[in-house]
Amino acid sequence: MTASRFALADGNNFYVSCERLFNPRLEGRPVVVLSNNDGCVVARSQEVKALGVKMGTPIHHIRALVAKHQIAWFSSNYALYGEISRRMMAVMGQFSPRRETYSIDECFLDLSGMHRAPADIAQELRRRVRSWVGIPTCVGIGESKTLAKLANAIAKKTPSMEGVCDLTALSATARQALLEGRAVADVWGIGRKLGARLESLGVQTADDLRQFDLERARSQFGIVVVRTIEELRGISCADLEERIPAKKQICSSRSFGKYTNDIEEICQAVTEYTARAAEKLRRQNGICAQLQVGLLTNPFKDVPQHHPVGHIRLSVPTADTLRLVSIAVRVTREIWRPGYIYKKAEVMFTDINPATYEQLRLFDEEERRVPAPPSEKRARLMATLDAVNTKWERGTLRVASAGDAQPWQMRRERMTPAYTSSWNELPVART
DNA sequence: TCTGGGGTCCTAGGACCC
DNA sequence: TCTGGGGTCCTAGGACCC
Repeated sequence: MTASRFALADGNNFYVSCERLFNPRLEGRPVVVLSNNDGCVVARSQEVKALGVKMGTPIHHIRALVAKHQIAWFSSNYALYGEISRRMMAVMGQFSPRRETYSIDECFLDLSGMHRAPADIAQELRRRVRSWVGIPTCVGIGESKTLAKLANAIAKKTPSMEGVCDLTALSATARQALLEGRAVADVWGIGRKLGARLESLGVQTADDLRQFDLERARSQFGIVVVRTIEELRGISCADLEERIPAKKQICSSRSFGKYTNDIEEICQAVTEYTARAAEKLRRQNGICAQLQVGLLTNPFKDVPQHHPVGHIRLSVPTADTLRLVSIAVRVTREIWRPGYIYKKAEVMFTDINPATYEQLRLFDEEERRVPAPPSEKRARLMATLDAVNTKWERGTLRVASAGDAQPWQMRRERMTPAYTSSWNELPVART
């Protein structure tokens, strides 16, 4: 058996790099991409990081900086980032028979037992993604996923490494020196709270954590931290997850572009969010048995707060948009109260099972009372709805109660075109 | 004026059972 | 009068991730 070699490959400043791909004038300029509703900074170019802007900063906190340094800002364009991500993953997957897509811009690769040195493979991966897709990347390599993540962060911070850090190729001392250079909170799985608690015990760096006593970690922090320590020691505790597991809960929630108390507007928004969640549910061929709706006021404001949540168990699990919408709207009317300004609604489906589950139960004596599943006709309607919205654009076919004016729609003041996923928005060379 | 969205896993505690 | 202990299941809440 050969030692395990995990690589973590990811796009640098991914959303910003996607925007630059279609607008090369942004190269070398400070650029940020904002969250939904143009709220927080979710991607920063190198120039912006150098200005000290932190991830998640509300854009209205840094208006002056934006003006002073002429920071270019964009609304997030997920259709574009999703498509570029698919291309990037396809190319990265060419370098190993085993790949796990970890997030929109990251994947783990299994480089165990390869003929060539992992660092050479990684460099070729970087060249190919850069040239075929146009996105700059970095790669970290280690005996565990946690070490691969850490190596990737080191590669990003150390220009002399040219985008690749292979911890497995280093001597024990060189490796230790690198781990000593990383704060404990930078370790995958150690967040703000755990980081602070560890630091109060004198555990400052990734290497301190690596040397932390396992028994003590078990009793004071629990199994998660124990596994992280093992992984830092090069013992892999988490293998690749090559196939995407079915979701156990599906949520669609969004802040309104314009805060509102109008129950009709709120019901429109809930209708739309429910339809979105139902699409996701059908995509994994699931049905849900519980639905939850929540409304939220703005916690940042000194106004009367209200956060009602209502849930309903469905007597017959379903993925039918029309049924789910009517239930969700009913719940919304029940939990809504006058006198509060709501900023956000969320719709959540839980108790999700494969659609076949429902049919199987029909053969179970105990469950005889379960009514027949929705008609074949209704299922075909849903399939048609999904097909139309896939072929043309999301929202081509909608539930009428989602309304027309939709003043609650999120703000996206500066969204670039769907260059790669809409025929009408393909970039065309001028002649 | 303006503060994202969508997930997972673990743990503790209560209910319940034998 | 004395009033165990272990197992399972569920839920809420916390912590983490990108």
